[in-house]
Amino acid sequence: MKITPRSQDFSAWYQDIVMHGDMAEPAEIVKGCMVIKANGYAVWELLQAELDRRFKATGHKNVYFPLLIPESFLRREAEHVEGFSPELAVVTIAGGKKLEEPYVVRPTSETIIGHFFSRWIQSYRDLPILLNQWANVMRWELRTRMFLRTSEFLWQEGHTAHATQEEAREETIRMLHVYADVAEMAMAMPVIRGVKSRAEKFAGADRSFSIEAMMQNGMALQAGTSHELGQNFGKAFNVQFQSKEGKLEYVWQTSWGVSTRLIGGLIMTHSDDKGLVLPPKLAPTKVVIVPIFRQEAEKIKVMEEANKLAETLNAKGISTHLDAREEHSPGHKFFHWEKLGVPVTLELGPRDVAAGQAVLKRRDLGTKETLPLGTVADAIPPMLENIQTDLLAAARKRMKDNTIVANSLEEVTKLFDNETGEKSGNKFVMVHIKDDPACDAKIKDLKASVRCIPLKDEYDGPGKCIITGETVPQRSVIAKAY
RNA sequence: CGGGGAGUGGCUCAGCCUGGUAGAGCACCUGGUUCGGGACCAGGGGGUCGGAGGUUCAAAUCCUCUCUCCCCGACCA
Repeated sequence: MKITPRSQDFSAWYQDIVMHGDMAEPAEIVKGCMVIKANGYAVWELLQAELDRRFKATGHKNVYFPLLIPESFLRREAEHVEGFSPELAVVTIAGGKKLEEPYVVRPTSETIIGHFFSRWIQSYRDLPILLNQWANVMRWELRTRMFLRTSEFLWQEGHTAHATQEEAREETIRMLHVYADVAEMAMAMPVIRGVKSRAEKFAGADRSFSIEAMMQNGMALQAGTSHELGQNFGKAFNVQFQSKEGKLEYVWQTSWGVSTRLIGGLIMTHSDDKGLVLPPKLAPTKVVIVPIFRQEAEKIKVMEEANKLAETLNAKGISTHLDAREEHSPGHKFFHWEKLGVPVTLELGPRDVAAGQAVLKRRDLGTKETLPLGTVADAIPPMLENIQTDLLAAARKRMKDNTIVANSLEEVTKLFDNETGEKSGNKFVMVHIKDDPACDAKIKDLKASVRCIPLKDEYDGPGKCIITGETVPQRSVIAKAY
């Protein structure tokens, strides 16, 4: 199966990489929902492990809440229900009978968790509560896209309750940084950390933060969000506690989540026209050994060395697969593993065994290196390290090269002109713009959006809003987004 | 919901304009030769052509209706 070149049609390229081919590829889609296949799910599991480790390290506990939420719960928070009702899937019949009160399939769990928080929290001594849930959620979107927006998706949602606003704010930012760390260190996907504009924030939050990544076509991907919920859900669900001073107060809450969308981001950040490219830290198989032989005598020698290598590498904790299939030629195997994004391929043939060497090939650069057999096991870990850091560096460079500054609406309009659309270079555009839904709307007219106001201003500080002319403290990122 | 496109073997698609016994490549099964970048030869299995109705001696092909999926927008993570 040939993969459409990125330069020709980015959507088709992405889809080819995600869904076509054999059983081992990431996923396919049916009725807006996804079947995540073995290779894709293995990546998700590694990603989960990276995240989960950090959640535990920051004191969070994993829990599980019900899939079905009484519809009335959603209505308790006005802004929340308004934000989510268009995309709810509702259960009205169960056990063959029409239900007194319908259930919604959770689009997110703030409400049901709010309900339980109110039962669990009485005293300041019960706080903070730091929970995380790994679950599936459902949002009936009008248009779905593999991994990026499916009706059902897998995610992780953190929910915390605190005694003070300050503490809740710290938590929100802490988790944003955890996401950024996973994105950059594990996924090798650089992100911009920032505050969402009021127009773009989560329905029911006081403030939302996000990490924004840039895909290879220059479009933005919101890769994770962390919300400062204030006392909105506390009030809606009557989550009160008695403070040290004996006063009854509402809790301050946060929620934060990342989803299988990250896998879409991973694919669109690194992959090339030959297929998937996985950063070593998220590659289920880090090394594939492709043995080459003709006669039985060669086979015995080659396989002996190949097995030894595989054992040594696996013993070192480097997940290595020896592709011993005899029904396929070596060439076929090279293409196969290249398509699946395995970081390092190790070729081992009679010539190599005779010379006491092996050929290592990097998936990202395509470079080959011949090494003495005895040094291979030691050479691979640094090679994987290099691939990881090179991927991040390349992605960083791409983001930098495609981020520009603009100072007027005319300039911005030109930049997001349809003519130059998805296929030929979208950019992150840094502009001064007031955090006002009316200003956001002007950008929306250009089929772009305000992605975030970066936490770190790497530009020129205050300036005049390109819409209203009022002075705003710093530039925001605007871009076309998935 | 608006605009485009497509439904034919497991996958990708040709055939339709101009009606006449359903095809190719890949995948699969058997045997043999191969194997340093997608091997080859020979044989074989598998499809009521999305559905319904109509025209016709005859429909994958023409007509009407209908369903579904994909892409581009609006909504959104």
